[in-house]
This record gives sequence, C-alpha cells and structure tokens, in this order.
Amino acid sequence: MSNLSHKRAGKYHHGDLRRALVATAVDILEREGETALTLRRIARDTGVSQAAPYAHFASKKDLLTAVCIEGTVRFGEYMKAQAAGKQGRDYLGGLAIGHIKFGLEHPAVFRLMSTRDIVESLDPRGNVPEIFSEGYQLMVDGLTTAPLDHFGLTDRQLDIPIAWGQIYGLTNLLIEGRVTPEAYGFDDMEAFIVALVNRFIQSVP
Amino acid sequence: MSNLSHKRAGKYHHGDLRRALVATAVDILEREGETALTLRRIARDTGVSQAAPYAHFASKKDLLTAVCIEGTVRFGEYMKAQAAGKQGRDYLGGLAIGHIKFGLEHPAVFRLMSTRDIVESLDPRGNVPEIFSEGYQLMVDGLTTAPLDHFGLTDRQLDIPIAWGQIYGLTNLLIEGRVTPEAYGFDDMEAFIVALVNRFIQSVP
DNA sequence: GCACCTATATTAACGGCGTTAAGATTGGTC
DNA sequence: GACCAATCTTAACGCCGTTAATATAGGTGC
Repeated sequence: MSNLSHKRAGKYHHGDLRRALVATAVDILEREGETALTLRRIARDTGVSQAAPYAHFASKKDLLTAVCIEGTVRFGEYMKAQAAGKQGRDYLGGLAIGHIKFGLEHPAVFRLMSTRDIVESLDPRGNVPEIFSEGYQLMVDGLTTAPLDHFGLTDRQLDIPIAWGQIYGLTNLLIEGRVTPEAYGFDDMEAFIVALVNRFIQSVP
Repeated sequence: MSNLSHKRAGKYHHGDLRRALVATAVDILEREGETALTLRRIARDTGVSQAAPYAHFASKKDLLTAVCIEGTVRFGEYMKAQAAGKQGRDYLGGLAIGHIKFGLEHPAVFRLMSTRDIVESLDPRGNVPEIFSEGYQLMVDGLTTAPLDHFGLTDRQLDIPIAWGQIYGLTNLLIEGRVTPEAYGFDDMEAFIVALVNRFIQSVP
C-alpha cells in the first residue's frame, strides 16, 4: 500500500499528476491517518502547488473519492488472495479473514471507504453497490455459493446482510480496539481472527 | 435528542455553559452532520464568543468527547427502553433493535461515538469498555443471560464479540445505506430490522 | 459594604485549511 | 510556427482551531 517518490522531476507539466496525487494521499493516510490528509499537504508532498490538484479534481472530496475507489480495488484483491484455492464455506471464511485483516492493516483507508458522504459522491443516483462490487460482490458470491441449505429458504436472502454485517462489524470493532484478543484469552490477533471466523462459518453451515 | 434555546440571557457569565455547549453540539450534529460541527459554530449557536468554550474544554476534541459520552448514555437508555419487559433471547433482540434504531435515528452521534481517536481521549490507558459500559455492557449482559447452551462451551466467550459485531455491523451498513430494505424485498425499515434481528436471535439459540 | 481572587467571558491575532481568480507555461494540432 | 486547451503557479478570500491579553462578575473573608 506504499508508493514512494511521487515527486515530479522539475517539469512544469507533471505528466501523471492525477495518479500521483492519489498515491500520495494513500501514503499519508497509511502513515499518519485521516487528520493529516489535507489537500495542501497532498499537493506539497507530491511536489506541486496547492492549487494544482484542481486541474484534476473538482474538490477535496473528489480526490478522496478516487482514493476510496483505489482502496476498494485493493480491498477486493486482498480478499480474493486470502480466499484463493478454498472451497465452499472455507472460501467464505477466507474472504472474511481477508476482510478483517485488510481493515486492520489499512485502518485509515478502510474507514475512508466506509464514510458515507464520500460514498454518496461516487454515484449521485445512490447506486453504491455497483461501484463497490469489486470488493463486496465477492462476499455476496461467497455466500450464495456456500452451502446454506441448513437455513430455512425464506431466510435465505437475509443471509447476505447478516453475514456481511457480521464481518463488517467485527472488522470495525477490531480496528477501533473495542474488542481485543487479550480480552478474550487469545495471545495474538491472528489466532483470534481465525477463531472468530471459524465461529462465523459454523453459524453459516 | 433535541434541546432548543441554549441561548444565554445576555449575562456575561452564562451559568451552565458547559452543558449548553454540549447540547448545542448535539443539535448541530443531529441537524447538519459532523461537517457542520465546528467549535466556532457551536459557540455562535450557543450565543457566546468563539473562545468561550476554552474555559470549559481544553480543545475541540475534549468537547466532542463530552458529546460522545452524552450520546453513549442516551444510547444505553434507548436500548434499555427497547428491551424493557422482555426475557431471555427476546431481551437480547430488544437490545439489538434498540441498537440499530438508535443508529438510524442519530447517525451522526452514533458515528461520533464510534470514532476511535475521540474514544482514545476518553481514557489515556485505553480502558474504553469501562466508560462505554453504560451502553455496551447491556449487550454483554443480554448475551450472558440469554440461553446460549446450544453452543459448545469452549466458544461461549466468543459469542460476545460475535453478537456485538453482528449488531454493530448491521447498524453501520444500514446507516451508510449499503444495505436497504428494498434490496431485500422489504417495504419498510422497521420490518426489515425485525426480520434481521429475528434471524440474529435464531443464531443465538 | 467592600476588597480581592478566581472563574468566566471577550476581542484580536496567528497559521493552516479548502477554494477561487488571474495569469504563466506547456504540449499538441493545423 | 501560431494558436488553443490543458496544466500549473501565485495571491487572495473566508473559515477553522487555538492562544494571548484583557475585561467582567460571583463568591469569600473582613
């Protein structure tokens, strides 16, 4: 999640400023969190004047939206990688582990991705899922391909928000530190995550 | 969640400015969201100078922390009210419904309550649960008093973060509009929430 | 009743922020 | 080689959080 050297080479025209700004923004976000993520700072770190971003983004919000999309793509790839080669409910478990671990490794990006007013600007018509499908459709697919026949068929549809909510909630609780491995008798985060996800998978048999 | 008329009566000394500032902050948060919640605006709306809050709060963050605590107290009361009179797993369901509905009715306050760097300042030693117990201990109590014997006893402890994560996640997904009643064949939010919570309770038999 | 102390409030100022306007520079096109 | 549109710079605006210096008032002891 880190790309160094977005510094321009002294040229008046940068060449690929749009991408460079997003990369710098991600870096700042990863290193120092959202409070440090000012538009002037992004421009400064990219080696460009304060107003330069406005040639590529209409507002700070628009730049953050681009960061948001970039993060969502990486999020999807990360989940896919964690679930690769697994089948059935284990595939779902892999996605869940990927979801949680990505959140813990990139908390600021993850939080930004979950911020509503940014998400809103992605699509004025409110069609969020289509843009975020790169990441979240995976979870839905994992659910629908997993053997869910133990549940009554009437509830079948509800399994999607239930499972999504479960993993999304755990991710957030862990990120915010409201739930810790130590508080539940686990030595390290990894083991705790695995136990939680196993418990989650058991409830989706 | 709304208290009008925190305007002072022309006196140089306000009398109860601390509480008035928190009340104004909650109002702004409810009406216009977090972006509108500036310290100067809070002071202005309370009828006081921009620097007046600094006699009662060391920083904006400290004021927001007070808002956070205020919100958490109301959150606990709201959940308790929704669960009142119910027993066993229905009590837990009541808490869950209260949790979700409070989030939907007071999204900005709820989000603020979930923001880590504010939560951190509540207690430098990181002992978050003690301060938030007013709200969240209820959920834990509901879980431990609910009949959970269908689960293996080894997993018993894990039921707490699992259930908490479930409800917390659903609340957030609904607040952010990522999950909607319509998308799952429900006419109104109320019925959708009830169905989700019932589904949740079934998995905690 | 009064003096004093402290808490509380005010005004003015600082630097940083997002954003805009006006102008400079450049690469591409005919 | 001239022009145009895109890109970038500098300068400025108002708002922000915060601080310093100052004014006001309530409470206490006499």
